[in-house]
Amino acid sequence: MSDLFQPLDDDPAYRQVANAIEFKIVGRTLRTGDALPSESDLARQFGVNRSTVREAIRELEIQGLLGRTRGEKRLRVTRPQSKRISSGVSRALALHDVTFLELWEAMMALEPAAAEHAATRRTGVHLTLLNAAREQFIQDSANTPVAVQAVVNFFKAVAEASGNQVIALSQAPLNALLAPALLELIDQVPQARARIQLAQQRIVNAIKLKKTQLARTWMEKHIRDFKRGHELVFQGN
Amino acid sequence: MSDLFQPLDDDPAYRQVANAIEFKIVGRTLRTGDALPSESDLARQFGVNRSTVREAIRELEIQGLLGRTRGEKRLRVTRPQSKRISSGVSRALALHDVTFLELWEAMMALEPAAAEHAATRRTGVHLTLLNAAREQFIQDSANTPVAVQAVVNFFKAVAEASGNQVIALSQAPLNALLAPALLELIDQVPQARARIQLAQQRIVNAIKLKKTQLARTWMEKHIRDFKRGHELVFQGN
DNA sequence: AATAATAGGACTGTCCGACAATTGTGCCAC
DNA sequence: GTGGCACAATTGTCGGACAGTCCTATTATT
Repeated sequence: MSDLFQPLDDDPAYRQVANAIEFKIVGRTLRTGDALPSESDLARQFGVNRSTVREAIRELEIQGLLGRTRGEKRLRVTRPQSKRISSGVSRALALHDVTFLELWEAMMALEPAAAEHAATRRTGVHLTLLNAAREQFIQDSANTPVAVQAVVNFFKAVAEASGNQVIALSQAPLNALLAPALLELIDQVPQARARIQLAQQRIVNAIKLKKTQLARTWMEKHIRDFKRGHELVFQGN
Repeated sequence: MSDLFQPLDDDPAYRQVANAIEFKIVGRTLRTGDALPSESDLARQFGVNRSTVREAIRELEIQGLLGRTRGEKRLRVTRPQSKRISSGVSRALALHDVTFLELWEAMMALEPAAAEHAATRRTGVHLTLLNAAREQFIQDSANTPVAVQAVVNFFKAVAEASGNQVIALSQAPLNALLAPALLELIDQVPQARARIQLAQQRIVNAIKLKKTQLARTWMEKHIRDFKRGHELVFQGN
């Protein structure tokens, strides 16, 4: 079973300081927007050296719990932005050598759901963003990297339009993984550009008309297409 | 449109150092398991002070790119473990005040997919884990916190059995959010325990028999039940 | 009076040097 | 080869220091 004793964790001071501050933030004692005391002040309060405090706040800054707006000196409490979070997750996934199939299955689970909810909850702003991504793809489809970015932006826009932060945050890391795969696919499959363009149009239209099932279905077909394209690129494997 | 000039980013030294090291890790120049040079050595190489290096490696340590096994002094390159990643994401979500509905929709997207793939790819080990979680729930269903943990373990086991790291890593943060919601639900809905137990049994059975569609369906019903239970608890809203 | 310039004060980013505690290592005895 | 021991290397933490930048209140200017 389990050991009789837990290894006693004698965390270094910088970690304890970090935990203490994190506790206050998560417990909302320190609220979003509040400015953190100065480093020297914290050092005094915790009774540790300023260097130690700095290592601690570095942790929280990385996790997105603390941040500062450009050109501002003092740190304030912030809510982790999806961008910061998702980049960490996608890097983790990249380091774990995820396969295209794994990515595809995850997209197949999330994107149609996102599209469905987007069709229910999208606002005018969302439609604008969706169309912007779609038009970017049409405009720059010759420039492959830009086109890939446009596809990613499209998925991001759908996820945001879903009005569901959990889905959006779960979906975000997938985009970073999708980009490199798409880069090859889009160049090596002749019909890819036309199919993507058509799919996006159908999806946006369904979302616009609030046809939830249709949005889901078109999105499913769209994602399925990626797999077909990928198989074409790697035919024989 | 966009501004003519980007704000020039004059990243502080510790961030540049962190990026430089991260680059080597992601680019596999530094490979998993390799020991990092000592702090003093890094300071010399980068031409900065050791304190600066320390702030930099703190970043990477937090992100799970560096770590050390208990009682080891030197840092080594590690691959981010899902536990570390997911805790960050769930905290972010918690700070964003996600609603039960958002969580539920995300589960509704991910868990049935996980169950379906689990039915295809599960190994004997996975079945053992699934049954362990199931039995824990049966055994300790009177002890609410333990029961909740057992439910979480069950979902985790399904996600792992799916053989899809992306789905597993996307699903992990949801568990931390599910727990508190479940804590109330399980106590206030009389039939909750029996229904969860039955659902788990059906799901495990389908996974065991490799009935993919059945696994998905039972999981869907299982998740739907959570929503019904939640509505019972908050009836009137 | 309204606005612009300026002088301090407060902080952050970075550096230097230091020391105890702990871990890694090479050498020696057995 | 194994165990043990002394010594080197390394980390965690501390104190102090200083330049550059931001904030603020005061002073000078129109």
